[in-house]
Amino acid sequence: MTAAEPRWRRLEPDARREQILACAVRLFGERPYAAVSTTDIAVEAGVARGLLNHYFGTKRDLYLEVVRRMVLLPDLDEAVASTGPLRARVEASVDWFLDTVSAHGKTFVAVTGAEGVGTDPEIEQILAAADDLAARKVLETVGRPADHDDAGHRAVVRAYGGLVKAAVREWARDETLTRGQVHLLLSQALITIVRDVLPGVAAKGDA
Amino acid sequence: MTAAEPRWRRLEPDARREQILACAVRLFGERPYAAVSTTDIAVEAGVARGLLNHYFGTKRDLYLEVVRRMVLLPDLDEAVASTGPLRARVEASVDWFLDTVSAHGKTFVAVTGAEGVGTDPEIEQILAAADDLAARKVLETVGRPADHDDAGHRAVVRAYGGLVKAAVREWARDETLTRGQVHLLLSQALITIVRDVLPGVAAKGDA
DNA sequence: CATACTTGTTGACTGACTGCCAATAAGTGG
DNA sequence: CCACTTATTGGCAGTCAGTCAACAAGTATG
Repeated sequence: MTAAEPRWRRLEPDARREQILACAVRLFGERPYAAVSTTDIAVEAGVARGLLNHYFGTKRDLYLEVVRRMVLLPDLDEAVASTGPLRARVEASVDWFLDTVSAHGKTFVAVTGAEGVGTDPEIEQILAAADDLAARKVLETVGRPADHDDAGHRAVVRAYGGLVKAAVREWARDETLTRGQVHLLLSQALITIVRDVLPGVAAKGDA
Repeated sequence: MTAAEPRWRRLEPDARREQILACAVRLFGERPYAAVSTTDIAVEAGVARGLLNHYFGTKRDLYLEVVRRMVLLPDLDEAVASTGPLRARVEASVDWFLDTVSAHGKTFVAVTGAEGVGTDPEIEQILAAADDLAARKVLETVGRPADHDDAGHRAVVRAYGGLVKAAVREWARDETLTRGQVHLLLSQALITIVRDVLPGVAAKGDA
C-alpha cells in the first residue's frame, strides 16, 4: 500500500492564523483569560501549542488580537439616514444599532462585559479606540453639523456608549428589558444629550 | 545576650488577612490579573506565599475578595434629601455621588474599567449586585414612590449606571470632561429617564 | 519519476507559577 | 520556666507559557 495521508496538513500562514484566531475568540469568549490555557486553544485548533507562539508571539498578544477582532462592530460605516428631524434620525440610528447587535448575539455582549478590577492599558486603549469610533459615527448621524468633531462632544457621546452597552446587556443577556424598552431608553437619552447637554459642552468655555 | 527579635511576627488572623488583602487590592489595581503573581503579593505583604492560600484559598478566590472590597462604595446609604422638586433631588443626588467619587479617586475608576473580553460569571455577579444596590438607592432618592421597586425600573437605572461609570471615567481619568459637564450630563439624563422612560417601562404591559 | 529545497509545523526542554502540607516557631497560659 | 496552641514557613509536585532545533508537507527542479 502507498504511504497514507500525511499526519498534518500544511496551510497558508494567513489561513492557519485565521483558524487559530477563530478558536481563540470562541474560548476567550466563554471563559476568562486565566481559565483558558494555550493548550486548550491548540487542541481546539488541532495544532501544536508552539504554533500559537509562532503566529501570535505570546498568549497575551493573542488575547489582544482577539479583543481587537471582537470590538470592531462589523458594517459600522453602513449609512444611516442623516436627514429629517432629530427624533427621526435618532430613532433610526438606535434601530439600526439594535438590529446589528441582535444579529451578532452574544459576541457584542461578551466584549462589553467588565471583568472586574485591573487596569490593562493596552486593552483600555483598544476599547477606547472602538468607543471613539462609534462616538464619531453617532455624532455624524445625529449631531449638529456645526461642531460635530468637537472633543468635548465626543467625550459625552463616548459616555453615552456606556449607557448603550449596559442597556444592551440588560436586554440581550439578562432579558430584564425588552427591545422596545431599550429603544425608548436609548432614544430619549440621546435626544436629551443632543438637545440639552451638548450645547452646554462647547469647545471654548461653557454656555 | 538574650535571643534577638523573632524572624516574623505573629498576627491575629483578621489583621493578617486584612493586611494581605490591602496589598492585593493595590497590586490588582495596578496590573491585570495574570500579571500579578501570588509571589508578588506575598513579597509585598512580607509573608510566605503559602499564607495566601491559607487565608484565601486560591489566587482566584483572593481576587474575588479584592473585587468585592473595591466595588462597595463606602457610605452608599448616606442619606440624601428626598424631598422637593425632581430636578433638585436629581442634582443633589448627582452632586453627592460626584463628591464621593472624587474623594476616593482612582479606586472607583479602577473597578469600572472593562478588561476586555471574557465572561466571568462570578465577577459579573459581584458587579451586578453592586450595580443593583446603587440602582435601588437612586430609585429611592429620585424615583416616583409609587412603584420604586419595580424590576423593570431597576433594570433601566442599572443601565443608567453604565452611563455614570463611563462619564466618571471621562472626567476623573481621561480629563476629557469637567465635573460641571459630567454633572450636566448625568442630571439631564436621569431627569429624562425618570420623566420620559420609566413611565413607559411599567411592570404590567406598556403605556 | 526521483530529488533537492522551502517553510509550515512539531515536540521536547526550561523556567515560572500555583496549590498543598508537614514541620517550625511565635506567643500565651499554667 | 515549660507545655500548648496555632500562625507561619519552606519545600515538593503538578501545570503552564516561551523557546528552538529538528522534522516533514508541499513545490520546484532535473
